[in-house]
Amino acid sequence: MKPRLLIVEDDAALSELLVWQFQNAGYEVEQTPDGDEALLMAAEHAPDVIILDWMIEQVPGIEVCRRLRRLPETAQIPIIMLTARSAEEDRIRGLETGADDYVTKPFSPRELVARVHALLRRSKPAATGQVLSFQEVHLDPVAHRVTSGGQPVDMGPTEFRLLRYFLERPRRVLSRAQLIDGVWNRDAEIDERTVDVHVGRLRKALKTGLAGDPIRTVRSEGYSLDKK
Amino acid sequence: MKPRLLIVEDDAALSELLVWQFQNAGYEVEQTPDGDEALLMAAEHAPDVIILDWMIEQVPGIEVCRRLRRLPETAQIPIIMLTARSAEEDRIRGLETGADDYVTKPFSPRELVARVHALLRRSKPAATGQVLSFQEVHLDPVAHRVTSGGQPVDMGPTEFRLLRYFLERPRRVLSRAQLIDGVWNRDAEIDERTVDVHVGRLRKALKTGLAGDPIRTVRSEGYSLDKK
DNA sequence: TTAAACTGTCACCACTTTGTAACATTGACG
DNA sequence: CGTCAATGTTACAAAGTGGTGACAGTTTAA
Repeated sequence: MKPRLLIVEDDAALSELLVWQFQNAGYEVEQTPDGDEALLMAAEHAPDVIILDWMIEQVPGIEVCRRLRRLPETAQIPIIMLTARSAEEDRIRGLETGADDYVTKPFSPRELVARVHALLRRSKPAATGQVLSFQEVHLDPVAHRVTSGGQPVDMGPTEFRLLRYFLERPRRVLSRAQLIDGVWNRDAEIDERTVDVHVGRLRKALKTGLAGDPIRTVRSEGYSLDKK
Repeated sequence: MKPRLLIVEDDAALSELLVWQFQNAGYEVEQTPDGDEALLMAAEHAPDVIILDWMIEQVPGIEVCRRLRRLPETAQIPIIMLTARSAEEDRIRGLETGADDYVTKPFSPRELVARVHALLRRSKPAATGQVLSFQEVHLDPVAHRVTSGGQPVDMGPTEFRLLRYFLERPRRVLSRAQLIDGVWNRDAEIDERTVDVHVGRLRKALKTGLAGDPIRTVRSEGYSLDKK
């Protein structure tokens, strides 16, 4: 999904240039020259980053920044301030007010894109850790979630551990003994046939929104996570 | 708790100035002139922000940056690059490599402090008194207030700390042991089931003016602040 | 000092998950 | 085709797990 950007800038020429630049860079861009409207748009559409001119019609940009920070809906959105002023005092004031970055005119559009990019990288993916995937099956160990073909999937704890074990060793045939060893507690005394039942349950769970069966039975050997 | 900072800079005079500045600003500061040592220190002590000179002895700072990004322990730590070069190409390269911000020498120490502060606000909101939010739930650590779906909400001190802990780690499954560790005093010997009771109380408190339950129970694992 | 609020446990209940067994189906092989 | 071992499937009792109200001891606020 494209990251969304809100540009608040009353210099029409500059605004247009920026819109063009960022659309080219793969962003979905909204823009307005008006501070109050910017507040509404930000609260409504929750952009991923806001680019805000220091001085726009009537309202100083810094005041817009302050208000954005006060609203819970917009308080988390990263803001880049844009300004002709380069006085140190102003820069510090901008940052302290809640701007995340501060770029002085004239600036290179490409650098601005790079800064937005850096900001986005920081604020977005904190949500989840690294995800284990195999084809259409994804398992997030941190959030403890599984999706199969895009659909969220429910399963018991044992099936979850089993799937994780498979995902960590895709395309390998795993014997029932190996699976018991890796998925159950060290000292669990489990009938090998029990593995069959849990594999069955895992299959049923993954079936949701998935064409084929991602688990292959290898007769008299075990199972493996594998395509057909 | 003081935010922790790691300064990697081989100009001794500048380094000392920075250390002094940041200690004055309430940071706990470590410093080293050496790139390899920086990697070790970062992995060991997990600072909240790293300030990194572009060119330090032997290893280019940008290479240190790249390596920091590769290590899972340090990949998430915000980095500010410090440089004498102001060529646009370099700035962009620095940002693309994984730096979060880029400051050109000569710079004002106060501005650098402000930039660090801005980064911190994003990565460690509680340290700067930012309002913590998740969906319709907002917690103001300074005013000690919580709103849920716009409604002000009452809760006990333990539930408040619990919610703050959740809000700082949204979408992660937190075990009862982790929660006890983070929400109660270090040496508290608390029955794990007690967590359930407090989660229950927190849920009841948040229910006010909220559609669904923002806390997800993950059977046999713990809880997480999450949708659905 | 007294009343109200908060805390940590417990017991009980509802519900889920688990391992096994019993039965059904499949596939390799003569 | 028939046989038999391996695997799939279903049912179920037992164990596990979490939600919740009650409660006694403690802390906090008035």
